[in-house]
Amino acid sequence: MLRNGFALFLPKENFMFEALFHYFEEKSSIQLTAEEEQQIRAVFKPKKLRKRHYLFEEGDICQCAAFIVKGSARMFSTDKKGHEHIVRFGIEGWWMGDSESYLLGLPTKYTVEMLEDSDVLLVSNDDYQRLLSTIPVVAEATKSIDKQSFVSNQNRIAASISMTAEERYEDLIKRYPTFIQRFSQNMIASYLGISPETLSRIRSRNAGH
Amino acid sequence: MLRNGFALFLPKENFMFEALFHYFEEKSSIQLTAEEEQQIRAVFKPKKLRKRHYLFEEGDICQCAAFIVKGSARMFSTDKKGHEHIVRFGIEGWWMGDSESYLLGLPTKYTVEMLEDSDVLLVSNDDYQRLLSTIPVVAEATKSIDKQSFVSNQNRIAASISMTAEERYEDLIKRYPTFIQRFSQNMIASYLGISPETLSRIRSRNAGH
DNA sequence: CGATTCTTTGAAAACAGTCAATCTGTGTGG
DNA sequence: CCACACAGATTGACTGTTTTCAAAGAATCG
Repeated sequence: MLRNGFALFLPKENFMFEALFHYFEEKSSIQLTAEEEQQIRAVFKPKKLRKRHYLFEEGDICQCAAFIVKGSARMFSTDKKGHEHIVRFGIEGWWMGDSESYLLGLPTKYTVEMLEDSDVLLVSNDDYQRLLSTIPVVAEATKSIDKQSFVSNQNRIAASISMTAEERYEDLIKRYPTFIQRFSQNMIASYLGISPETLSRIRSRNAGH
Repeated sequence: MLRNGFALFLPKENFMFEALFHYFEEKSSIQLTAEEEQQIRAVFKPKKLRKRHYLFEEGDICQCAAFIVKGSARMFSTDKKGHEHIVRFGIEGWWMGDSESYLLGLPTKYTVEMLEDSDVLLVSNDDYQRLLSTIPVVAEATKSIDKQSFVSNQNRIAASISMTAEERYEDLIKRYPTFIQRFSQNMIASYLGISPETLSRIRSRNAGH
């Protein structure tokens, strides 16, 4: 059962769209019509990105957001001393982009690097705004995503001022257990705002429990 | 020039609503109609809160958000050791509330304490959702507020993992210069996630420049 | 297998936290 | 108007934690 004629010519990309449709329907609890699916296909551009490649780089003005169908990425800033600090990770079913840059038209302070060979769907901010105002599923899903990300940002801020490095690490394990298997300790340390050595010592200290 | 008949009977509260209308119009760049103003008046409840009084307390399930017309507040969490950590401040034209609690119906982890005698306008989440779907000005203003708060949360997270205490303090002075005059150093330190002594030493170190 | 990257460990230095004492400014009541 | 109390800010000495630098030990990949 194919959802439309294009699938005959683009079987691989079709599988990517299916992931996106499923995502929108799950987040909104509403079904997409064939017509709506077509509108979405028209604006999302499938792209394969190899490990270590950049989605965008510090200084770019981001016009696009990327939906990760497969793979993972890190978004980081680089300070004056050249040290990188991971602001957030992205995995399947997550979005990567810098809203500050594409909402305000400013050059981004961040770089997004793929951590595995990945499949993403790119969409421009303008196109997404149009979908949002015409497709209720997209509007609902977006509301739900915005809520979630607001809450998780709020919690991350609270964690950063009220918890020790050790507590933040425990908290991360609880919230995102897959991160620990999937990302190197260097990356986890960078995400927590501590040095890799400190993270290593926290882990060995807590090995007994 | 009075905007409607109620003003004759509620001169003080009217002034509070004027502040709210002005705020919505400024954030959305659209004018409110008399009809819309009436709908807004119907759901926002003016309230005076004295210094040191609580808007809500840890454990409450927040049904309301508060728009600050005059005064200021701090929102803080209390850790296991009984130490308070300020998550955010509120001043005139800002909102106070815990979205996590009122969006998800969970008891809040935060307490909001007024730092001065204050005038606020309370609105329930349900009422606000209704305004949002019927009044374009409110919808636009809310979008713009959400954007801004998303960006500022993002920046705060980046600051907390990539900057030293000293840099975070400099950053705060740049972003919110009024905070330094308005809030005690104990509070600023709590907001930055450092001890009051450390903040005092940072300040004296930097007094030369 | 060699090369590279990631992790662990050690020791010293830098940094922030705690506790206690002092200093400053404010406002109150005598 | 002064004395006092109180809260906030500063300073010093000490403690504990984290960073840094360096080196050695795993793990991974071509």
